[in-house]
Amino acid sequence: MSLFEIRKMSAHLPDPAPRTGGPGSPCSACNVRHLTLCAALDDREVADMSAIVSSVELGPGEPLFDEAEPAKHVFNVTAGAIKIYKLLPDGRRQMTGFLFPGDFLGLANDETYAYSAEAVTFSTLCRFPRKLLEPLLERYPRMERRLLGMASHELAVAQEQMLLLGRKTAREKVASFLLMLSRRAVQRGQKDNPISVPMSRNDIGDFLGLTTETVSRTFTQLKQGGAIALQSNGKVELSDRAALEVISEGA
Amino acid sequence: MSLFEIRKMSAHLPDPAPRTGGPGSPCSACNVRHLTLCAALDDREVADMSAIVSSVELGPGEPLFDEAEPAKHVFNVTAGAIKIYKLLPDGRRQMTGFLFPGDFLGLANDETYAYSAEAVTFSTLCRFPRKLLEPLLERYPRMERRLLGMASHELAVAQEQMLLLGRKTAREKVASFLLMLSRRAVQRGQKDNPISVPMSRNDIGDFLGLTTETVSRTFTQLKQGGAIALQSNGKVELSDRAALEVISEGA
DNA sequence: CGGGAAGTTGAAGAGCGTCAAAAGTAGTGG
DNA sequence: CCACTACTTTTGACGCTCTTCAACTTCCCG
Repeated sequence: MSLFEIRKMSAHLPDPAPRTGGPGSPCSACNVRHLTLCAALDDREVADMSAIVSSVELGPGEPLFDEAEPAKHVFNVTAGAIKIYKLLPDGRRQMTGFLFPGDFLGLANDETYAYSAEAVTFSTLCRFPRKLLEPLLERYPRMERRLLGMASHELAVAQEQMLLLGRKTAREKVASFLLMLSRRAVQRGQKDNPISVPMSRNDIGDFLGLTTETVSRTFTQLKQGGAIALQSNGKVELSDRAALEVISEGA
Repeated sequence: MSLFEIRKMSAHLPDPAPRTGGPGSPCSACNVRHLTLCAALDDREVADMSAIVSSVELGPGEPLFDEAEPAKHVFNVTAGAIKIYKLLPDGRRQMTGFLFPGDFLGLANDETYAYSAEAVTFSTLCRFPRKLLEPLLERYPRMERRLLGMASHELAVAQEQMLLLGRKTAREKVASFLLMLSRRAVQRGQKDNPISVPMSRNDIGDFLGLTTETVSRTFTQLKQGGAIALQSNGKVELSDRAALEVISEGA
């Protein structure tokens, strides 16, 4: 039983390009290997993984799977950005996470996905059939142990997000969000300052429990306060990180 | 690395009374064993657990541990109710869960607890030193596997709670909360209808991202609508479960 | 360049929070 | 057994933050 949606530190190679799981060397060239599930494996063991893995590419907005659909695969993000979310019957949406290279997804406590997943930007992922991966987990306890660590980390992140959703103001939420993106960029080996914010205002709103308009107004407000500066192509400069830190914790 | 806060199905024996982890039979008499970590173990293996377990009793409001404190132990609730929460510097509080018999807690991705834990009612727990438990996990992969399943379940629950916190109205939140308590009571072998609500309005508010007053008003409103009835001693009757279901999903 | 989506800004309104006080409940001791 | 206190819950009045609805602007991508 059971695999997850996970996030963890990542590499800093600019270009991913994963190959399909053929006979050659799919995983051995993986540039985010050291941060994901496979970090627990040696080269011989990675070969076992190669045998069952295949590659998926998604354009912006393309769905990966839907909530309640049979959970046949688990995935590892190798490039791009993925959003995962849950919906209410009337269409209200809550993002439960944004996933970047090195992150793991495909939770299936029962036999169906607990959320929907969709590409934010052009993305590539590697895909494992659950039925084939589970025996490997049994064979390599280190891998299962790693999964447990990743799940543990995910739980802590989820609790932090609950604190944000339940108790922070719009201003605090947006500041926290920007700092989180910055920290995660560093984990992936990117610069911490002009950060890339590839998702739309609407997506951000659905992640923070706000509307598009409130997110936009709050960006404007932070900009006018000198805490951030909006660059072109969706980049944001954290002009005053200390101020953001203070705001995010309840100034 | 890594242990968790977990919840899972439970027994229905009315009286817990766990003994301290002495030489006798501490765990063999455990009445929530089949729903927790130890469900994966046979009698001989449980004996190994007995050797390292001890018992904790807490009165209402007594703390178990605080956020950021070194995570020396993991715990299993055997009786009562525990609340876990995170705080902002100015005192705002977000409950991240209510734990009942059979639930597991003691997350430690790094070496400190990610949240604080405190008794709601008089409670008993069994306590394992992490340093001693981890070798056991290594020895009994079934146990680690079970932990992974429990963590997976916890992640799904956390995501459902994010949807509630970010996108539901006060009315929907309270209806969802009551239904959740009812479902979990059934898992523990209790009746589904007059449910016990041992926590204060303030605690409920901090769980749902609302104030005490709003929770109270919403209870009154649901009562006047005929969906629930408030009994004495903190029991709530779900008079119209179907109506609550509809409300909880966005009527 | 032009058209459609995404983002920004404005004005008005609703839902929930805040402040305050009354009513209920529990525990304590005379 | 009742009185006294302290806390929790409920109810009321008001205000503020965020949402809603709408128009305008900017950014892309063909």
